[in-house]
Amino acid sequence: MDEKIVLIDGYSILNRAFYGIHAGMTNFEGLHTNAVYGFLNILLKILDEEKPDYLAVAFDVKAPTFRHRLYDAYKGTRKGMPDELHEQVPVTKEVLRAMEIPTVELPGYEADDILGTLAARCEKQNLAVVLVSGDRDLLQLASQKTKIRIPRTKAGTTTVEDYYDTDVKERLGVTPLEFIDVKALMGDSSDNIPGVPGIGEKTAYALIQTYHSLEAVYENLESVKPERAKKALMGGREMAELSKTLAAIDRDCPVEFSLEEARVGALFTPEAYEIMKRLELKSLLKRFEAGSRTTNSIEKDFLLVDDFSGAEDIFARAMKAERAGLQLISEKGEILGLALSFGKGEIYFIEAGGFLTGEYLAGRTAELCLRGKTTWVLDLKEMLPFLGIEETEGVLDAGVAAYLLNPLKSSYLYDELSAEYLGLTVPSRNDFLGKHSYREALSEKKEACAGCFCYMAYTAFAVGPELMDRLRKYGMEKLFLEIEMPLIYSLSHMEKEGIQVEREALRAYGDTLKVQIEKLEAEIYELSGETFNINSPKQLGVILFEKLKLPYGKKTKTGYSTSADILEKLAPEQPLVAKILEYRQLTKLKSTYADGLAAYICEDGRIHGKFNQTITATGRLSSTEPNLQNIPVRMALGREIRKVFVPREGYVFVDADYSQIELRILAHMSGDKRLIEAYHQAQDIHRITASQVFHTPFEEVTPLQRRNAKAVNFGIVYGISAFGLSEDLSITRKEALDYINQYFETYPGVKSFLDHLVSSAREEGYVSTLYGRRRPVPELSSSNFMQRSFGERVAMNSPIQGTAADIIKIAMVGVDRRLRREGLKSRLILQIHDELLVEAAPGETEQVKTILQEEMYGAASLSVPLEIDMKVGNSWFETK
DNA sequence: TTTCTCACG
DNA sequence: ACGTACGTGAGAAAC
Repeated sequence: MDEKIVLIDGYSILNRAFYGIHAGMTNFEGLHTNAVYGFLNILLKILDEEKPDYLAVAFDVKAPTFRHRLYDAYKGTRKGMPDELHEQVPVTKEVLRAMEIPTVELPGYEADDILGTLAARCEKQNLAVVLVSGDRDLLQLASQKTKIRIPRTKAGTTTVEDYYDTDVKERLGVTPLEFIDVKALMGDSSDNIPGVPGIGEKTAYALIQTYHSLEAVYENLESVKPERAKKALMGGREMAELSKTLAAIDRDCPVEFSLEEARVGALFTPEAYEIMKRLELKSLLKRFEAGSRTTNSIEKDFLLVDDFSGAEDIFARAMKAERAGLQLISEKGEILGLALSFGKGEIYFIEAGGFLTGEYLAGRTAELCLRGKTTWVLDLKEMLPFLGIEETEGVLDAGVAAYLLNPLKSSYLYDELSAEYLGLTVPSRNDFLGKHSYREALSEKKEACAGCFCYMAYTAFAVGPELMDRLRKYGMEKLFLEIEMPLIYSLSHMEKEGIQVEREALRAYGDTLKVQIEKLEAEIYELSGETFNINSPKQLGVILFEKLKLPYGKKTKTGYSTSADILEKLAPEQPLVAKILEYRQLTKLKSTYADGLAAYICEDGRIHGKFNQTITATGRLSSTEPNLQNIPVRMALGREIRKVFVPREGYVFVDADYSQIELRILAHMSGDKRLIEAYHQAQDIHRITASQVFHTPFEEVTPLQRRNAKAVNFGIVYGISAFGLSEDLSITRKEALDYINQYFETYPGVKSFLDHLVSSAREEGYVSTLYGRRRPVPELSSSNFMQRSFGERVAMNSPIQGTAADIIKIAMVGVDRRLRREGLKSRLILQIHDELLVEAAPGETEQVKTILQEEMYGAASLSVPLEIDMKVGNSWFETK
């Protein structure tokens, strides 16, 4: 068996990786890492598949090549590299150095030439050659012994296209050498190789397939067809010959290369491991850890406890600790143990079992929490159902604290907290337990389990002061201690309370839908002349836009868009489309709401959804399992479903929502005199906006003017763009821009406020709410127009949306506390961003209304009043 | 697992 | 030229 060498085109793979799926990823120091990460993923994949004996990476040098001397406009492979990519080049080389993989460079030549030359030399020495590159230029080098591999990332996974010479011939219809001539004819816009003007891809391939070389094409120019191509070729001969020189890879450049140095060695060295840690490339750490298998010294102090007296002793000492970290470990409502730490040498997992019952552990945990000292936990809301404690000073949630410090993370697990705030890389839950449940893992791999849980305890214990320091430094201590921490208890109460849902009525609603859906289904098949899966956008697209040749509005990545806004434009004239829209609506209601919600009704006849506090980028809550924040209300048929959400026997719902809270916040935060005054005057905010922006007396504002003003108001809150507004109102961008300009002329304070948000976000890297909540906006420093524009809109929207979130959180805590402290039986049960739903006990309605009014109104003191709309009803339908 | 679509504020 | 309004979660289909 011949030995094998893998040669990689460094920049082209970096480029591929940079523009791939991980755009924007950075480590904690703000260093962009997505390209390095993608590069290493591809490298590892190739190594796994090829198992080469030799390995090297070629890079271009920033110097003119012979191609630049031949042709001024030549761009080559290093054109316009964005800063975020550029900064990753030295890092990548550092990793390669640490892995003892040689990099090869040669001034005056491109990586392609180096690869071509090395491939030629290696072939001579009877090595099998594998060339890895992101672009197809290298295909001219394919041979029997040289395989070209082109990685492509689609749908998150990287697949590699492989080409030997026969594959090139098969798939492109030309040989590798002929490929050069094709390129000479058609040119290459990315390298700025000119080609022959007037000859495109199709013609170029056809010509070379017929004549096999550029020279032959010109020798037989007379017989070339079509006439258009002949004409083009006549005028472009010089260009074609120049292009061929530019496109041809130099296979004999004077590059120095030692095969022995390229021999694959350890690769996963301790140095490389350290770099992975620094870059926070977590998913790669495991691969690299082989080279530096050092367990953290902390692990030697981990102790698994399963005897009663041992546990008692630990609890006794923990009660005296100034600071403890803990997490009650539970699964499916059952306590499996307690992770507890109160010092570097005091790290325990106390397993439930025998005399150490769940209740006992929960009781002791509650005592610890109430001991009057500091207790950090990883997830308090998860623990509260077992603890039976009320709001307790000194009990602090590390996950929520970390969320405030950076709300953009997707999770706040102990290993991430440890890496970010302690600089300590520890194995994750997945590393310890894989996909096993806690219960399974406890019986099958107890050691790993104890390790995982002890890390939780220690992390909770150790990150606390660090989190608190940073919160203080960033001015978020109050936000954390006075809003977010108390809110945990309110959310826990809401989850425990749940909301009653009439199972039978819900089933009946679903049955009605089913009948209607089946009827529609038949009609749709009838009208379209065949049966197909109406739920499949792909199949539906084929029916509508190919079979029926309806005009398609836009395309998605994978095909025609069949979204409602497209179909609605076709519906008036197409009964089929109208029926499909109706079908969509009905199936949505059935699957997500009728059937979906039914699955969550518990034995107590109530749905206990979760309210998540650490998900959104802006500070809002989110609702899952099920989502109770997106129950239909806009359409009549969907709204019906709210009839099944009912209060307990004898109780009523009191529903209160803030009226236009975001616009009021905008008025306050911008300080725009005219807007503030306007909101003091009128109830109808959109109408007064219309009146002022369109210079029309308030009483004479037309419905259309009001509608337009409303859209502009929404646009302002979303981070205005002419494009977005024009889409929303189906007007031209010019018209939309006119509206926006008129708005800003009317309210110059808003304009300067929004401008200031963007510029300060650019300078500081984050925006803040009225209460100090922060959101980093890394997109603003992107070199990508799209991402940067997104960053600008985020900078405008987040302070507004986030302040609204702050205010309703304050109100929630206030309402929840007062209902309890005033001894009422009424309970807060839902929050829907600007709305609170209370289930009011018999005889308490008036008091509940007062509490809601006072707490919601008093939650913030802005320069415009906070208006609250309130309604009482016997179902969630009636309160709308 | 990702993409599309659609429900809400 | 680029190709979007801000923030979410869930179900079904496609990969």
